[in-house]
Amino acid sequence: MTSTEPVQRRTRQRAEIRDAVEASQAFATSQEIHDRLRHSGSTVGLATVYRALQAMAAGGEVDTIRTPDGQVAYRTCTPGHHHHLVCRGCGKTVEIDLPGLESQTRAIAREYGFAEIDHEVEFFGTCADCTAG
Amino acid sequence: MTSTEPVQRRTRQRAEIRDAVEASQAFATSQEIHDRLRHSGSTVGLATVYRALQAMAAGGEVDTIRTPDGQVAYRTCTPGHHHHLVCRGCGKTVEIDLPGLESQTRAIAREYGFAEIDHEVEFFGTCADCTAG
DNA sequence: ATCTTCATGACAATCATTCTCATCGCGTCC
DNA sequence: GGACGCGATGAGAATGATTGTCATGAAGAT
Repeated sequence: MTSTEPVQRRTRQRAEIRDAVEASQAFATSQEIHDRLRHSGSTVGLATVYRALQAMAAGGEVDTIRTPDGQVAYRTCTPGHHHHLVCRGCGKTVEIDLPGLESQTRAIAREYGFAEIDHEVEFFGTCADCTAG
Repeated sequence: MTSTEPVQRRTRQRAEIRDAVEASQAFATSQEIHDRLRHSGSTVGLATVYRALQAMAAGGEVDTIRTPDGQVAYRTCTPGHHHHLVCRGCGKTVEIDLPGLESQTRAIAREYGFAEIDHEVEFFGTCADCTAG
């Protein structure tokens, strides 16, 4: 496993972006992160935010989901495999575990002769606060 | 429950679109359906295909998924709740059942105080044919 | 300090999807 | 068998997220 990946340089921008994602409890899109950074005085470019978040996602540093309307959103999560329960109102996210799903997935793969199965499992709901408000 | 929905008219275009979706075993995007129809001599407009498929999806006549690269794809499926195992290569789709997932979902909702939970659960893999080829 | 190379930022380009609007043609009522 | 009202259509423009381009900047190694 000779990593041919070029080294990721540490830049001011990436640090700012990383901080911004970590500061959020909810999933945020590249555009949202960019907005926040700009509003707090940063000069990062939008393309840079897109590139950095993609790189971080590829490196497993952040999780990604696709919002119901199709946008990609990022969030710093707990390491290890898990799924998400996301509030449609405020975006608040809870990490959840789905015991049994992995083995069911493997069984299904075997049954139908599919290989390299990947799953996309997310839950969207309305949290107590948003239901009340 | 006074249905305020306007009546859906039967038009040549909708019939063509419906036939095209039904003819496909795989999920297909609006653009793909439009291409097929054009190639077989139809004159339907792209916007019409988008509108018709959306309406059919809203009416529960077809299932939709979001492909890994973000496009929306449609397919005529078996009635009743189920999930999909889609081949990344040829798009071949198998409908699968996930016993236990619904009750797990309800339990999770209760635990975290979320309401109106919706789930997005799809599997992507490579089918035997595509692995071989 | 220098040099190599990846990173950045402004902006253009893509691409899926939606909107606009003039026109068409279902479904219906006479 | 018309005439009519209104949803449906189609062409093209508009939108909006994401990606590409390219000249310049600045990490990290020497």
